[in-house]
Amino acid sequence: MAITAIKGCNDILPGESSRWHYIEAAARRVFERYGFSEIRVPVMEKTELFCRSIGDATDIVEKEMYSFTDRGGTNVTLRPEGTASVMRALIEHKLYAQDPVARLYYLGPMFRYERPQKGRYRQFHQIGAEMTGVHDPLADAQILTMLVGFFREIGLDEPRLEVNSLGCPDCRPAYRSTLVDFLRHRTGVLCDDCCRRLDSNPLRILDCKVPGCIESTRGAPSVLDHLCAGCADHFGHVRRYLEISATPYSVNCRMVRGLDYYTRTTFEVVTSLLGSQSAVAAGGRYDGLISQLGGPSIPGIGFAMGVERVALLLKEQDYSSRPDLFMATMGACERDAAFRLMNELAASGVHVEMDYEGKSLKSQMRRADKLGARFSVVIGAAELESGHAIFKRMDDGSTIEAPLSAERIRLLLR
RNA sequence: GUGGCUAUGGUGAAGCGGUCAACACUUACGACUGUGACUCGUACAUACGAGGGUUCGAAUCCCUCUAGCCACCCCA
Repeated sequence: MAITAIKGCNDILPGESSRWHYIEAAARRVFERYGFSEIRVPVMEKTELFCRSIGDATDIVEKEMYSFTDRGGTNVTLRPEGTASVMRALIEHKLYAQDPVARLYYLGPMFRYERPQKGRYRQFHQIGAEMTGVHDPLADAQILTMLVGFFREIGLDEPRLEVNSLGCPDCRPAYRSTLVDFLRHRTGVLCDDCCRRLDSNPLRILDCKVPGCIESTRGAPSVLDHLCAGCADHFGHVRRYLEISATPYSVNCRMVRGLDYYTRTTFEVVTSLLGSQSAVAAGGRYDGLISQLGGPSIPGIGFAMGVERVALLLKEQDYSSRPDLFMATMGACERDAAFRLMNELAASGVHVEMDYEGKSLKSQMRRADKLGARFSVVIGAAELESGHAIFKRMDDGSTIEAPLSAERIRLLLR
């Protein structure tokens, strides 16, 4: 039996990689337009980084990390998300000292030991962005408009933006106990999971999909009614900025986050087209994270999107480039000439194809058609002799005669 | 970690105990020894996820394992 890939780790084959390029290029374009720069961080970090940032009691840290001890005895982990590494780098290189406002984006593989299913894999890919150093809700709004801008850029309007505020360490505990008090009276109708969550993560009950739980939480107190003055004001401004920028959104006061470091604004870009994985992108504000990791007390906000999930939403169209010209050759001498021409053209930015193995003219033309070449040209003894050839436009069959020089061909193809 | 479903060639798939494992696509070559798309012809699974078993005989029945998918959990 031949060796196969590890469960949940996928190959991105040529037919699909063009779609990935399309997504990645759009993200870079949009993010840089908003002043963000790429940061590249290792895929491996000391395990402690994730325990301290994501939270010891979260599912990710408790049971989903790929952790091991390396040969030097260091406890390392394949990153399950990107924010922790980026913040670690920010602190380590004191990026905040050069510019109090850091705007960074990253992309690459993440690893989580989960049972694979639609839109969820063990090695998956995220594109994320982080902005640190700004308390003002304008930062939140900027991150959100950029995220929405990205989805517009790639031509997707189905995903909807949902926002919420989770409060801060000052007001969240109070809300949490208010919620628990409310739910205590209804433990009979809550599902088993939710009864368990009552202690571990009561906010999560609001997001349960079991009909009984949805019913029993109908009149539950909303976080938004229990925000402290500061958080309420902040959230109000975020909403105002979204309205000013004409960014469509809805408030979902039941949205919760799986990572511990979020404060105040949280958001998700959701879709109903991905089976049970509704979140295409998600993020929020993390004002305490940087100091928690040993850095200065500066705020931050960011998001990550799942590339696989975005790719799933994109139509099955082909994003790969089509050849500009296919050169069919009749013999060995002609192949020599075509080969020289092909390299000259490629060097000047033209996508040219030719046959490599002396196939029949018919096969060569079939291949030109299959590759979707815009033009084809047949090069034989007569063409070499005269230095001119007939170029055929493949979509309508029309022809045009032109000299066989890289310079002239480039003009013709333009 | 739990549950359900499925496993036939490069792909999508017929086949439901008995001649050489349909058909379609893809690929290769050809139908005028210099021109594609349509059409036509020819070729392409010592093989039915792996290993056992039942049977005169199994891709077809039984068992085990493995893998994939989807869902739960959780999440991007």
